[in-house]
Amino acid sequence: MKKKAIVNNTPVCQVRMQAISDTMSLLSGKWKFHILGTLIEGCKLGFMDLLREIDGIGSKMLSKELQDLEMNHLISRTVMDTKPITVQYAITEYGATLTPLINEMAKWGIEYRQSVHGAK
Amino acid sequence: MKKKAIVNNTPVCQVRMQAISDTMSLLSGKWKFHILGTLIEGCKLGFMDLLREIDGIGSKMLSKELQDLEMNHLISRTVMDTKPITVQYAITEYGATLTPLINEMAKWGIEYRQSVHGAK
DNA sequence: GTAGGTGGTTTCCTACAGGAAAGTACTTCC
DNA sequence: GGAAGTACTTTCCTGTAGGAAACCACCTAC
Repeated sequence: MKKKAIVNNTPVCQVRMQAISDTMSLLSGKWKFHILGTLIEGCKLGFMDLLREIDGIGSKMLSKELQDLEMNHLISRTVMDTKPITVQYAITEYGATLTPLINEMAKWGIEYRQSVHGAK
Repeated sequence: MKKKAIVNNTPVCQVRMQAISDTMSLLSGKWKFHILGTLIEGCKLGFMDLLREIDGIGSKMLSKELQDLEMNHLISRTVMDTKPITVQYAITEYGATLTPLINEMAKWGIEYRQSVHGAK
């Protein structure tokens, strides 16, 4: 009947784990980081711009992912009153708070590449 | 025939995007961050410990994810010569370099929760 | 011998992610 | 009138992620 002490059910841990799950579920899927990264670099872009920028994505995926991101207030969608109607997607102030996370991720990925190619 | 300038095909961008894809593919799936987070907190843990710590995971998933992480040198697997044979999983030095990334992610998730509950 | 603990693997199943291609609607250019 | 561009949506299909449950092997305590 002796049960090992559970190390991980302290409140601080539960909150951290929950927070990571939240973040991951908002950014789940193959394309969200690409879209956000592109919008952070490019500022304002149209649907077709994104379709061309992001290598390999299809219109269905792009449409769905943009809706997801807009729903979570990470990007904004603005219909422009131009001759052939255009839509501009841009990162929101809130979405921009992801920049350090994206930078960390890019930095780690670059270092990983180097260590695999160099040390292995 | 006029084509809009592509903003995203500068070498630095391509490398960043590739790096993000690399990182995401190593950490893909529902459980990798949970496992890494738990091992960073708990130091050395056995299979059954992890099964109990990580709420909801099944033995198949845990086994598979541990193999993935070990293959990428993010965790170590040590068979202990104890009475009933036990295995210890621990984070490697290399896996520990993910700590800032995991911290960023947890931090962002916590802030997201607060902003949704508070401001909305 | 049998119940219970360790550390898994294997089988089977389902749901969702994601891709290709076509369709919709509206506009402008020629 | 028709091609071409913008911005999507819809349909159809496939592959894989991931869960439940059973099974294997080995050891110890009773």
